[in-house]
Amino acid sequence: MHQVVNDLTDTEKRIFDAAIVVFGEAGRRGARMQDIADRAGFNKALVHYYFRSKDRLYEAVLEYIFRTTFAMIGEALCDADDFESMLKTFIGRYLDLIEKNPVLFRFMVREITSGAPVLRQAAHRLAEDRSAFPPRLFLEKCRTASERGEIRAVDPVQTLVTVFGACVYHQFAMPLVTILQPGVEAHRAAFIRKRKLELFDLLYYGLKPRSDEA
Amino acid sequence: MHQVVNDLTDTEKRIFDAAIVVFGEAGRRGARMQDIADRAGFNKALVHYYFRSKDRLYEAVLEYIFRTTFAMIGEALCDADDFESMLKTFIGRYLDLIEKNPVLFRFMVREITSGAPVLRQAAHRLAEDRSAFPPRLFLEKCRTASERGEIRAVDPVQTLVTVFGACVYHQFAMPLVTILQPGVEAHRAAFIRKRKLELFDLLYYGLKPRSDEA
DNA sequence: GTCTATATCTCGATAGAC
DNA sequence: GTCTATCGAGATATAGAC
Repeated sequence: MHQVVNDLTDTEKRIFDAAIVVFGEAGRRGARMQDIADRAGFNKALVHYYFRSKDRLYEAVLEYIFRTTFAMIGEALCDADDFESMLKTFIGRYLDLIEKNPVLFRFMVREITSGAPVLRQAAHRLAEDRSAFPPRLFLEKCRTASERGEIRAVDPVQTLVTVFGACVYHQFAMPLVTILQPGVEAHRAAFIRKRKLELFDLLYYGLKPRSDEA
Repeated sequence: MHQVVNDLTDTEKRIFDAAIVVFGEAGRRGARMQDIADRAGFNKALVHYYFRSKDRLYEAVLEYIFRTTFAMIGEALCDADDFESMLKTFIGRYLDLIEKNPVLFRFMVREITSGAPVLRQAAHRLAEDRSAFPPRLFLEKCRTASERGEIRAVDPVQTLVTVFGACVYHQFAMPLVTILQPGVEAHRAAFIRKRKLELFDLLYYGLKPRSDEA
């Protein structure tokens, strides 16, 4: 249907973009077709004309969001040779990605929190194509690094969860941090810069082979 | 109002419990009074009779959730002397807590993702009482451990975000993991057991003083 | 393709019987 | 205290003019 966003006409695209913002802010149910129309600069009826129903529109948007996000995460992973630099660039790019596209993040969180029915379906399709499904790509890189002795013999899936999660926590925890340190919002860029270093440090030294076996 | 849940009658409690589940699954806006009434086994009108409006009910539930969750996290933190065992028991208990109360988790995620307006207010109150606000408690334990040389001279706030986040992310990532390893749901207990070890290992060795300075 | 006007529906909330 | 019935706001969706 609207899976290939390139095929969209100009009007369609304006509506679609508006829908991304509105759904992102208010959620599936909270979003109003009126708001989407307003933001796009058209009438409500036109939104229905192009996308038939709110549900169809939402699912089109969601599919697009997943596709885009996965593609971006995939890019963050691809071009690196050794595990150390792979990890470092991945962390850097992933954090930047989230920082620049908070809407994507909120979409993912919302969808996953409500059981991720759409993601499950879409992902089964995506998962078949290794290169389009970053988690699988990361798993392979992790296994290779383990075999080469670049990192310890860790469970790749556990490591995947740990690393991907680590890149996301702060976004999620920010309201709490704001309570503890009222100033942080103003120095957000500094916080993110520091976080990148902190994360790489913790993860890499947690994963790399140890001299002392405890 | 309904802040003290012990005061609730039997009927009230059934409604309240139903509300927790329904709001947890569908979110503030997505939840329907009809669904809450159905789940409680009463009529819609009765829900209004006890809780006046959907908003009031939601806020009562939210306040209760925060109170309970913070209390539980606080308990997971309290009784430990050195940082190592503190971290280990904290991870263990926190993961168990989330495992047994997935609803609490979803509430927190949803509320925080939407900017956590209610949390901000409530937390300012809570933050004053150190013992009722686990994040602050953790910060102190972290600082003390740093000073004593039990762990490196890390930024306490960054560490807080890392540790708290680490204990939560698997829940969030589970749909993705299911796609990668279709079997996991069946062996969830084993996954969680493994995760506790994995996390403690990674975090502790990432935080403790190093012999080799890189 | 885009608009105005309106029909249809969902859902929170209330009235009133019991 | 609990129910049935219903109102009314607000939102989705459609009809039909241009």
